[in-house]
Amino acid sequence: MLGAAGELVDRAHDKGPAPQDTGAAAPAKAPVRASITLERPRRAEFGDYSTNAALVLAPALGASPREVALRLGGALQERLGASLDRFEVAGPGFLNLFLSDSWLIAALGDALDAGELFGAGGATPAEHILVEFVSANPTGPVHVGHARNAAYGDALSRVLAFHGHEVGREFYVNDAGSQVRKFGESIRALARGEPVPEDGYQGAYVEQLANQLGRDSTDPAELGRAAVSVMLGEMQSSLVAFGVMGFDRWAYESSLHEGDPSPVAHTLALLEEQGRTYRRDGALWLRTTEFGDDKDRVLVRSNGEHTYFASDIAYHQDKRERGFDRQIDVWGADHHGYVQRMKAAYEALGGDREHLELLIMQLVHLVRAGERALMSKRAGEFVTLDELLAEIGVDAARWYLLARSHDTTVDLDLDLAREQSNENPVYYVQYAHARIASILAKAGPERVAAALTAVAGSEPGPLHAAERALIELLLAFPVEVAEAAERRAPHRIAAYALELAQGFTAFYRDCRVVGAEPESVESFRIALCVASRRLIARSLGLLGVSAPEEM
RNA sequence: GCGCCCGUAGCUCAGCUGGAUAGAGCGUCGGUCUACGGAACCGAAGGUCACAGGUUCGAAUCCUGUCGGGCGCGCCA
Repeated sequence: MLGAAGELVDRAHDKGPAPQDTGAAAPAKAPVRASITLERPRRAEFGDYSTNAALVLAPALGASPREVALRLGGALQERLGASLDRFEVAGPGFLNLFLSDSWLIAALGDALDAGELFGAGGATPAEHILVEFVSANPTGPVHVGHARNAAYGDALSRVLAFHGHEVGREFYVNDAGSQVRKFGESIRALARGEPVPEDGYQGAYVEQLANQLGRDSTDPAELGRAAVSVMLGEMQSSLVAFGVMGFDRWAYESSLHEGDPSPVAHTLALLEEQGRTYRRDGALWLRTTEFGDDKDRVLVRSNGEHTYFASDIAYHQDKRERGFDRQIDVWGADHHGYVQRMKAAYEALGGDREHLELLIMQLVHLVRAGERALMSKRAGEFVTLDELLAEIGVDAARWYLLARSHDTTVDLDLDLAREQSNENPVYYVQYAHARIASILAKAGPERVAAALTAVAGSEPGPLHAAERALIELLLAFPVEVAEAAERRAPHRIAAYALELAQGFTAFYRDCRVVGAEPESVESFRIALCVASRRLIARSLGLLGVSAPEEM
């Protein structure tokens, strides 16, 4: 049906005035087409689906919106026949469609037939996408800021993959540069009972490292490397505990400096060949200003050392050479000033800047006693991922961090989170899942299997309003996934999951499943349970949240 | 000073590639009540969508400005 309506909208539009032969008129079509929507209205009286097509097309067709809506509705009625119960023209010219029960039942049957693949795929074009996320400095534990990044990057990867993209997942390890030495110096100082150097690293974990490694070596660089290795192991286990699906690769910054030519040397050579670099004050610069940056950036310092930027460019070039059409980097808010230069460098290397998406995660603010508290790494003051998990558990933590858009600063009050974790909506969703599992168990596997084969062509009689509402919610799933994927917005899946759980609960309240008479009704409702259960589980799965059978 | 993000109900946040009476969870108040799982359900109170202009048939949504908050502006990583 939706396809039919979409086609009609297209056709109606094509019937409009022929595009003028001016260069300016031709591209006007796209925005018009894009502004036509087919949506599920909030209010039942506005129908099962509603479109603003007539409002958008009226000016081009030279008729009033209501008149256009009437014509469009008539055409749809003719085409859809009994599937469309009726249509109404409302307000300024909305076309509201009321679908028949038989159409909804058939659509549910199709959804069930699609099985676990319902809502999967559909990405056009399907791309080879690399998602780089977390990439926390290995000089400290994973804190809640990283946790948000991890949850987001992980969920986004799952959503993109489900939508049909081929997704690679990487963690970039900053294991080169002065910070590692500084890390080593801090550890050595603590091991010797000396004060930690200025802007060094502090905190209980550093002392622990000092106890663990301090006697092995006196070389700060070596000590730093050993400590990084320990930290990486801990990060990895924290992330695994948090349900972050494995990374396909841990990309080491240090490895970008190895080999002949090293990836960094290779990339610098490319940039030089393109004439994008120059020497000044003894340093090698990249003309990022040619690609929209505020000022040019140093690649090789006058002392001969590469900047972090040089490594990062080489890393992105490496990813491109490995065949990814698109790169998504999930960065912390403190990196937003870095976006322009990275995009500039990417373009300087011949990449399309639109294919490099640098997504900025806004901060997680810690709140104590109603006041914002700062997370200072230097002072070793932060809530770690491990602590968060110990307080509220994986599912509540993931939900808390994923239910919000990535570009909103979120407040995290640990005390409040702990107190309210039992009220976390994630449990409501999980409860609905467990309840369905229980209902289906009561019906028994044979009964469920029989019910599923009976859906197509079944006539359970007039549908209850709650059944209709639930079916429409289930049918919306593919669109929700597509939106979440295209807008890089996994939080929409959380909103959908909650809505679905509420829709199911309303159905459960109003419609008896096991024991419903006649048998065709019971069958249909069992099938509805199966579909609901699958999609709740799928939605939770995309968020990396468990879908328990019982709780 | 410049740049990016944000400002929606008491709290935490959706909605923001423009649509019809702005939503959810929590909290508050009042009900339902032994259910195929009550971690439930129903109802109510609660909003000048920071403010001011502009574009539009229509603006929480787009544009400009102001105010407020956050984060950045290194030959650091």
